[in-house]
Amino acid sequence: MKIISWNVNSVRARINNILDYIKKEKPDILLLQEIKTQDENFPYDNFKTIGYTSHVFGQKSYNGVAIISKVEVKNINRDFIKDDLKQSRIITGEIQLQKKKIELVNIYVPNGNPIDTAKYDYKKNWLKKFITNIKKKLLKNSNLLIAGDFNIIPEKIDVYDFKRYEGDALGKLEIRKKFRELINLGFEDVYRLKNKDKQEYTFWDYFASSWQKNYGMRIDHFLVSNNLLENITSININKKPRSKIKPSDHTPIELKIN
DNA sequence: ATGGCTGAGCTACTCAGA
Repeated sequence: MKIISWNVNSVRARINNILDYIKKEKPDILLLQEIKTQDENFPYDNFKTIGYTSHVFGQKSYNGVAIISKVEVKNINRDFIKDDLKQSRIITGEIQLQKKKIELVNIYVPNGNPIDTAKYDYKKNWLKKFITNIKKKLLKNSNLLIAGDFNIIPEKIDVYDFKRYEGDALGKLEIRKKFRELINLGFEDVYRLKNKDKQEYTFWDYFASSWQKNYGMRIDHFLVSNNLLENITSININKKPRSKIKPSDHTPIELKIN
């Protein structure tokens, strides 16, 4: 089974790029973040035409996540954490993989910049609540797959110039510790597990020729619970979509699980 | 490099992103 996570930075502005990508990569499940639209304007029909069902948790203008799937996804939940600002940032659902019932958790973590504002506190509190609820969920189901845009640079190797980001909401130690805390509940950062010393990114800014200069960062992740590790066959960051016309500033990360 | 570039909502300009 192929599961892909992609922050598309507007599903409507990106629809042709996304459809081309699906036709080429044929994911079973596509987890989208930053769809930037409310449910009623989501392009359900475009996905339906090529055989996919859309489960959407939208929001006008900002945020928004969705699960696009060829396989059955049960028990869709849009209330995984209590979000004080009522932002649409998590959608979860269950899939069946042989004997295992897997809980998929698709997230778009708040950015948190600038750090001396309420936005940073919102990110910290959001992550705190998220970790608490993941801990609870693990007690009920040991097969958890968390994917999405974490807005966290886990380690120095995960950004082109760490010094520029160690005071930033994406690279601050306090935030990176939250990522470690999550891992320590019993997860693996699959990309880093399979690529010990490789320096690859999932995001490049639109400005200052960041893409051309490879000034990027790895902030989109797949975390799998230890119980699912034996099922993972590969993980790949696919840079091609970032080089297209009208690209998202993020590129997809592709996981194979059997 | 606290800038510059893109999208949404709206239809001039702000907000948000990372």
